[in-house]
Amino acid sequence: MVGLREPLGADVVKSLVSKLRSLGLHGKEELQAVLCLLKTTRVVNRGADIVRPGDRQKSLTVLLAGVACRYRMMDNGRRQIFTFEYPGDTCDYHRYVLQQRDDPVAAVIDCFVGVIGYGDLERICEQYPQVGLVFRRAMVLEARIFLERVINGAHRPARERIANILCEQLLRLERSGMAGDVIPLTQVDLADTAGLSVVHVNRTIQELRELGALSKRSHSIKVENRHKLIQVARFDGTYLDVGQVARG
Amino acid sequence: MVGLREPLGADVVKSLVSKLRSLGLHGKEELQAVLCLLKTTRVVNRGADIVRPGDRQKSLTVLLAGVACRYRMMDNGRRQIFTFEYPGDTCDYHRYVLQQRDDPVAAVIDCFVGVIGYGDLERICEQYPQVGLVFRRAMVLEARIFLERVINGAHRPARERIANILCEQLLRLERSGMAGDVIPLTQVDLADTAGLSVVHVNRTIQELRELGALSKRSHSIKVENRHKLIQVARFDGTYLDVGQVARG
DNA sequence: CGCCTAATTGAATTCCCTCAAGATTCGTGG
DNA sequence: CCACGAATCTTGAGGGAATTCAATTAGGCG
Repeated sequence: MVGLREPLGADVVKSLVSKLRSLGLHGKEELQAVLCLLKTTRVVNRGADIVRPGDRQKSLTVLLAGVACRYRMMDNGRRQIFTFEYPGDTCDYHRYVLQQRDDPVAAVIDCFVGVIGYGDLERICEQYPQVGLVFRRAMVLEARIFLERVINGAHRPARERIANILCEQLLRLERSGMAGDVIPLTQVDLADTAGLSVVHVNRTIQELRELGALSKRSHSIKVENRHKLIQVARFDGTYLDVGQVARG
Repeated sequence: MVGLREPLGADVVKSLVSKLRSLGLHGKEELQAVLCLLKTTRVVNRGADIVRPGDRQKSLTVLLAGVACRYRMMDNGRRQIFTFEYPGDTCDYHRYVLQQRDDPVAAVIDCFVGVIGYGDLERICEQYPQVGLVFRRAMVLEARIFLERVINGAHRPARERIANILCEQLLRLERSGMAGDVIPLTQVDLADTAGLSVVHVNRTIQELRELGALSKRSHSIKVENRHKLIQVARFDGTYLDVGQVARG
């Protein structure tokens, strides 16, 4: 992980800026204001929790580098992953809105996170209403991803389901500025997201490799033929688009 | 449907007031202000769409009586229901936030809806920040329901799954002021929510009847033993709670 | 070089689906 | 008030997709 040493370096906040821009925050003044509030930054190692479900919290957590996942441990010991988070995404806006216990977020690979105090956030939203709007938009986009997960679980066969998840992650990786065709998830992560057994995920991955969608090189999920993957998934990524951001 | 004739009668807005209160809007002035903005009200018959996914919209739709569902038609002809809506719930806040095509909402039973113009809404949120906060809280609560649906689809067997959905609806029915132990959904509705075939839903319902959770009386889903149903579902309804509403 | 995690393979089983037909209830109009 | 049609619900049988259990192989890191 290069560049994680210097907190608030230009390369680190770049993802956040790009995310805010895509959500319709264009004013340099507003952008600068948000960045200035980004306080204590820290590294979270793969596997560790970035935010824990505890009740009291005084600041919003923002992912600046890496990949994280919002998940829940079921009482049968299984883990359900709801969504992945990429640089620029907030990890716990829900808890900010509804001061209450919420699901934990864990680092899927080594992560770098920043923090914005609730007080600062309130003040900036008051001063620049556009900022609050941007967070609301991000929340709607997240909700849409949840809906996609519902559809996935309900009526798509395993191959399409896995392919869909991979398509989404590929797109979001790219948009967050993490170029590359390797999706940094384990088959266990995928199984916990798709609600399938690891065994079946493995077989499905092999099918996708046979179809030429994924690289045959084992021990990593590498997209070989992006178009093929989208086709197998019957993927329509419009739910990830912000569209015309005029007002709200 | 009694009382649907007189628009904005006290009994009709009662559900909305109770919902707003539960979300932390206590000031009489704010409450009154919201109610005053409730404009054209209308009846939507069972089966008809309350909001269509079209792009342009100038007002927020609020359900005042009845039960509705947010759904999507899949290209294989199947319908996926994401969530049900009860009196006091807004139908299309997502579209207000992110000016973009969104999923339709249909009346599950005869409904009565009201409308608040976007302009009015903006003004009132500016004047009373607490009002905007309340809508954000409602959105977080809705997102939690989506997550519950993801979990349902992923790793719960049919009986638990159906029972869970029924528990949620029972609780929300009660909280919206619609007393009674009959859940006004067809088995088709349930199948479209749970992502199961109608046939299997039917068999599962019969299991729940055998277990004493549901009334044996056919052609309606009537809760016979609430405790038993919760037990079978292993239902934990805390995701529907607002909790301490102090700030946000 | 060895340990630990992740990936892979096989076999038996279970849950749920599809297809197909029949029964019940309800609304509607004669 | 009854008859009819349309939903909705119910029941049976056979098949397929994904699960569980169990064991093996491969890579990455110290």
